Amino acid sequence: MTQDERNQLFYSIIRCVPHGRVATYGQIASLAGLPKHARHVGVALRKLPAGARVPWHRIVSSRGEIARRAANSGRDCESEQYGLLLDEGIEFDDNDRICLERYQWKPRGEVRVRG
DNA sequence: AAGTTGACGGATG
DNA sequence: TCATCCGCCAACT
Repeated sequence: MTQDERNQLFYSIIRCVPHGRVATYGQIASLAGLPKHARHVGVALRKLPAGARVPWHRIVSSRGEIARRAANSGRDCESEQYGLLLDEGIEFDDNDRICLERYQWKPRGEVRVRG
């Protein structure tokens, strides 16, 4: 499996995360059949071309925090992700964290891949 | 070829 | 709950 194939796999799963819900890096990796590859989900998102139809902002850490290092990829993703999630009706607590119990995506049945 | 790095995660104190 | 420390693994140096 090439790096690009792996990235596409992650992207196709991330595209399944519905509006108003979030998923964690580790969750996406597991759904892809690649547990313990949470970091590579981040790698894939870092390489995501601007304008791709992938809801990258719905991916948060296992603690419900949004990524800060995303600023490395050129633009200020931290505030951008924050705003996009707010637009979807997702609320943050006083520590800028998302309540995963409430907003984490729980896929029903098989996740359709390569759609 | 070997060491470093990273949009991470879980265990531990 | 927060801080730290490891485990992880492929891309990059």
